[in-house]
Amino acid sequence: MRTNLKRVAEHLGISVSTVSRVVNGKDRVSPETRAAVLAALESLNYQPNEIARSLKAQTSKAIGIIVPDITNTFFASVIKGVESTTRKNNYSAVICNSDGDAKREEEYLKLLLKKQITALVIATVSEDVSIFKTYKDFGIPVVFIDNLPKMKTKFDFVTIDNVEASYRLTKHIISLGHKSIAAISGPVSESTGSERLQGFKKAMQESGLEIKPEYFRQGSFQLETGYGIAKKMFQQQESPTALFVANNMQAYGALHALRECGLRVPEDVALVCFDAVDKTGLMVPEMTTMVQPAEKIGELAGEIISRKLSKTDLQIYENIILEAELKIGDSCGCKTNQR
Amino acid sequence: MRTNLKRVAEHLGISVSTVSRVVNGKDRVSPETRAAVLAALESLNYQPNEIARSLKAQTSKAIGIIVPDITNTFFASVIKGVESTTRKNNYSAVICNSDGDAKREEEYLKLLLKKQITALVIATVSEDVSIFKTYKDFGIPVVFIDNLPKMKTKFDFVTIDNVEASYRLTKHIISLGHKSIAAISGPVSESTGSERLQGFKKAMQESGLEIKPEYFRQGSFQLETGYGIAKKMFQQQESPTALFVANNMQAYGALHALRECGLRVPEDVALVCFDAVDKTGLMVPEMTTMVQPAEKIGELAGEIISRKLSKTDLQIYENIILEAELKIGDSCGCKTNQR
DNA sequence: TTGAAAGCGCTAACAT
DNA sequence: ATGTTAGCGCTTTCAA
Repeated sequence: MRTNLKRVAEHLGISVSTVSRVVNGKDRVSPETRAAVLAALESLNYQPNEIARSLKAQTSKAIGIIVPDITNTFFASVIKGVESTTRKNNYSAVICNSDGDAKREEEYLKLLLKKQITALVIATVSEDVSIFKTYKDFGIPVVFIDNLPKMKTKFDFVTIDNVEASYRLTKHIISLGHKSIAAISGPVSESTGSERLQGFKKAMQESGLEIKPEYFRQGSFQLETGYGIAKKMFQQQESPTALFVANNMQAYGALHALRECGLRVPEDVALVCFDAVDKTGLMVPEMTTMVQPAEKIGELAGEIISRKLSKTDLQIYENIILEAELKIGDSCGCKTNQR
Repeated sequence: MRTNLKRVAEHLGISVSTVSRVVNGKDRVSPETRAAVLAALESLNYQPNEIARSLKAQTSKAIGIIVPDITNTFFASVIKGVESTTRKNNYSAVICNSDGDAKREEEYLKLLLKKQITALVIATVSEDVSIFKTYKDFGIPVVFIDNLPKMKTKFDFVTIDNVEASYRLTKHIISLGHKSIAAISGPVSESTGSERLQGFKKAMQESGLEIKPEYFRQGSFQLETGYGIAKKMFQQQESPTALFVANNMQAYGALHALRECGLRVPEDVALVCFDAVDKTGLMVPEMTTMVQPAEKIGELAGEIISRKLSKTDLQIYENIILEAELKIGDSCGCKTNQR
């Protein structure tokens, strides 16, 4: 049986309010009473009901986090970062897997709204931003990470400059002398997808390189998609000498496809992508990849939330754009052969 | 501003209870009233306050999940499994990272208790089981996964037979002809640690093989630990020909150490471990590893919870022991050289 | 210093 | 079919 304030009060023959004051460490309680209450609290194993507190306080001390895939190391790290900053304030993290599906994301957005979460961190995959207006109306801070929403109004976010990062990554392959460069892009409905594509195109254009239609495909940010696209693309007689891939999962899939086509990376095809960080350090080839500082992104998102919650003015928006790091591995071939 | 039942009711000039009935799809409401209410709900953008509902219902529709490390693919997959089964019932998942630290685990256990979670899934790293008694007293189902608690009383769990799995894994190396086998064990304070060690010992003993003290070390289930232990162990003149490692992270670290010692896997040292599943399929060497069906474990834990919550008798415990799969990779050397 | 009481938003038993 | 009301556990204002 759960002990509540009333039971403790009855047990001691005093009022609930006095017990509440002790529980919350307020003054206006005599030392003797306090001692007695503290003892009773202990012996009855009292645990404050946070739900009741939340109802009273009109906030739940819970941070919602929605990501496309918790098993993707990038998102797992982001979550870890958010959690590590918010746990200090006794916030709990409610994690949701949207599976990259806008409909499921929306379901979760509604659910979290009802659950009265205090704030939200989200890597959105949806093109419909209407529900974020509701969050705003309800005074719930939302911090966007990774993917940004197609919103006209201002909003908080922590991300990288995807166009620049993608441009830099593409320039890197071009600098290695590649002329025939293929690309697997993410969904352009997602900002990371479209911006990375944009950066890629910009770099290609600037170098006077052509993007051949048969060497360009778009698809979901998943391993299977990367595999499928690469398989078709590289079964053709003539192959491009380099492949740009918009995220980690697609790249892993693409690599398998390349191998199945008898192509070596980087000897036959140079490969670069985003966020292919390998904690284990055992992946071969080590990927040349543009890296978002995942845990840092999570931590900063958590900090933004803390600040917003302590401020009265929710209308001040923080836009943090972190530097992405170009991690040179073996997949691009620049370590081995200088063309 | 948030709309509540009262505001909707006032807006329509009817009572809260009628509005509540419509919201909950109950009968005893005339079609006309229902239609009017539905329209108002929509136009006022009403979202039921789940906190209030939870207080009333004395349960929060939230499942707590505590794991040592969310970025470990094994736990990430477990979480995914739990989430996928529980989301169907509109439960949300509150995720906590204990970081393998018993103190932090306990903090979270207390926090979740106060948050009135409906049920808990946990991979415990603590030796103190007293708080689980509180959960029991409060009628909150707890399903243990991976690591089991040192409890005298019955409890629900989904796991594998670690002794057997470890025995089988060890037998596999022995069958390859190795005589000098080293081991890196997890903390024996954790059941996975002690049971895997037990299985290892049993297999060694049965084959009349000696476990040399200098070839045996214990440590935390982390990459750095595996690295540190292996580094010392293999710097010695004479090296064992095989290494048994109790989990994935330790194994990744150990592999790096071996390489730094100029030892090749599997040629110089055969390596086997637990849960080194590589979604990307790019890890080299592909690990020979005993695999817990992570996502399945999560799903089953979710199902146990569903059953417990629909049953009146919480005292019926489900103990699910799944089959671990021996995944043969390259790290043990059996594919290449038959000794 | 302590207590009584209102109220957070909701549901449900009971009354009409 | 609809409304009134109590109460979930808590905090806090106000009164004593």
